[in-house]
Amino acid sequence: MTEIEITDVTASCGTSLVGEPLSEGAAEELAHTMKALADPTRLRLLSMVAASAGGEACVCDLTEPVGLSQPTVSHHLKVLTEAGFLSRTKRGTWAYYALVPGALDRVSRALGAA
Amino acid sequence: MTEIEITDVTASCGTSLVGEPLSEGAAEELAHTMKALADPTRLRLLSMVAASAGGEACVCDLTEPVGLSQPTVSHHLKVLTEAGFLSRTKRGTWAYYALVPGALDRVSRALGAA
DNA sequence: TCATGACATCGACGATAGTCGATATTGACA
DNA sequence: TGTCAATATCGACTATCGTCGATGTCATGA
Repeated sequence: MTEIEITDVTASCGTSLVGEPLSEGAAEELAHTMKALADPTRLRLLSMVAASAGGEACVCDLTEPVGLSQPTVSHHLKVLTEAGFLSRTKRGTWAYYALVPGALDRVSRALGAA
Repeated sequence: MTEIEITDVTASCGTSLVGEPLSEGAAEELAHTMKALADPTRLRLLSMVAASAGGEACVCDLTEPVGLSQPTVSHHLKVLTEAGFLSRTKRGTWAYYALVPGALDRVSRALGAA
């Protein structure tokens, strides 16, 4: 296991791009968070989870629509989870992913939105 | 010159992550925009430009603070400019970069912020 | 207990991105 | 015209990322 560092999106709470110059550390954290969103597949997965009935979806529901292999989808969901955008709940054999409330809003605010 | 494609941030206006599932094209565009922000150096450059007197800064002002070579800084500024976050104005030998008003806000809204 | 199905992890590969030094370009000025 | 300074572009190298097939893990159910 290689150092799971959950640079949670909550870490970038309070920092704002347009206020004063970002410190090296704050920039690193925010960039790490943004990197999780800087992939078309992950953006689609995120929106598909958000649009799912009950606000959650399992891997098997997402694999076919995005047209990628199961390991790849599982990898992307892990990235989104470690970045603090998704939560994972295991019920039986299935793993259900759901949006973490407020996670995207925190990024919005970090970008300097009013 | 290799295909300058200015996937301007204005392109992702109107699309929202949390509404309905993102189309493949919309996800690609938004990811391209986010990718420009998913680098610590570029985030620092963006915030430094925003915090500069007069709202603009030249390359020579930014090179030393970020601790990277001039070509590298120039490269990052180009990425930010092509993504629609910065504007470039050349006066004499100097190139002044400034924030494009509303560019960051559009990304905020695309993320689903109210 | 064994087989099956859902998901995670591993190892590898090609593609892309960040960085640099060297060089080209352009404007200012003597 | 020639030199100098600020910036952009080029080519190369390294690191990281997205993707896959193969395999491991674990819960279900016959």
